[in-house]
Amino acid sequence: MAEKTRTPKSARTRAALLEAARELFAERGYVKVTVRDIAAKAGIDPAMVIRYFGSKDGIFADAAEFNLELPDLRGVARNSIGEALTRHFLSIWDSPDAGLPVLLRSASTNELANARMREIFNKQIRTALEAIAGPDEAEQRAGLVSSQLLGLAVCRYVLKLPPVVRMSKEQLVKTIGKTLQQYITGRLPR
Amino acid sequence: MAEKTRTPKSARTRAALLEAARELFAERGYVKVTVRDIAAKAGIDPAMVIRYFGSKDGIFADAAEFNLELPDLRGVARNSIGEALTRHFLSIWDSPDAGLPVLLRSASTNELANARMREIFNKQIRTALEAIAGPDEAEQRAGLVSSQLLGLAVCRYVLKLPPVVRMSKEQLVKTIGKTLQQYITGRLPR
DNA sequence: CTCGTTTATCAACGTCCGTTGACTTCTAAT
DNA sequence: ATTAGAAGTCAACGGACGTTGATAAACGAG
Repeated sequence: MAEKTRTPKSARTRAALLEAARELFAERGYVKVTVRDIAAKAGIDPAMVIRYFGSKDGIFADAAEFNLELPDLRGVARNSIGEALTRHFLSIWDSPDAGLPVLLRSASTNELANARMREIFNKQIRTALEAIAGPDEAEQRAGLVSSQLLGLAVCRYVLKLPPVVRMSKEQLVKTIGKTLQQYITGRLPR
Repeated sequence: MAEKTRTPKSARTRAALLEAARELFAERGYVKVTVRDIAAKAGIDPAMVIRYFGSKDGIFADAAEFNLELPDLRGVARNSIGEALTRHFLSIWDSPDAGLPVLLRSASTNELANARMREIFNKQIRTALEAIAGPDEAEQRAGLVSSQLLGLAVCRYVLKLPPVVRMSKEQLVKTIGKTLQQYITGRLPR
């Protein structure tokens, strides 16, 4: 026990609040979670949420922050990019404190969540695809890829459609991956 | 001017409230619309909402009611089922008083919306697919179809991703239709 | 121990919302 | 014209929520 806790007490309660917030936001979405809920789950006074994060929007912004570490697609064999992307997102969505699940639940009611979601699925994926497709085509391909990835997320994590929940990760990687592959390297309609 | 208005006055205000409710719920979602908003938009007293629909949940239930008239897929050439389905849903989503847009916006925060959505995309689509696929396979295929259709809807109507919004209906029918076709008649992974 | 600073507690304010009930106005049949 | 019932108006209640400020407790440096 060389060192116990060098962190100031405040940092620990701040972290506890943030963790509670992430879990609640991820499972109920922005509007159905109250500041009092977060504080109660963390065993802390609701006023602390305001003290440390300024407002409910403030703690949501922090809870929804994260780095979408998109793999560098140039390091992946051209014909397995679709599967790689699918596997990557399924992994992210299964980790409950990743921020992306938080956004997913709140994108339809919270402006910030909506904006960040659009940023990810319009800019980040597009940038990643530009490494292997023409810049003009990249955006449209990114849109198609987004539609399938987001639909998978909605069905599996929000709506919890039985057949989509039941399918294994590898089944999904194969099936959805094949679709993404088509969207990324296949022909586009005029 | 043979007949002016045979409908009782009550039916007209009821209809006005319902129309206002549908528009508001479709564009903001359940939680961001208040009973007072609906009444104001219809130029009617908020108390009338309770009088005619019982509660906010009551008017939402009515606003979100609709018949998903799935086309009989047996009447469609086997290799153009995917395109037919895509075209059908795009048409439904573009009509603002269809109920389905209402559900789409509220599925993440309202229990009833969530349940109806699951009903449509798990039961109705599955039933339609059973006409052309084995009953055991039909459910899984319906899940995959749902994931792509819902993702398209989220990107185009909720998130409004530029490339997905920009694509024409026929472009989408071709591209997304091809994916659905694969999910309906293609091979499934083990 | 003392004292200034950080951290936490508590009660309350102001607002917004769904819902209610008392009351007025309108309508139509006798 | 009278009157019963339907339709609409209005103010208010009760509760939940985000947020605040005053106050107390815990802590660390001197």
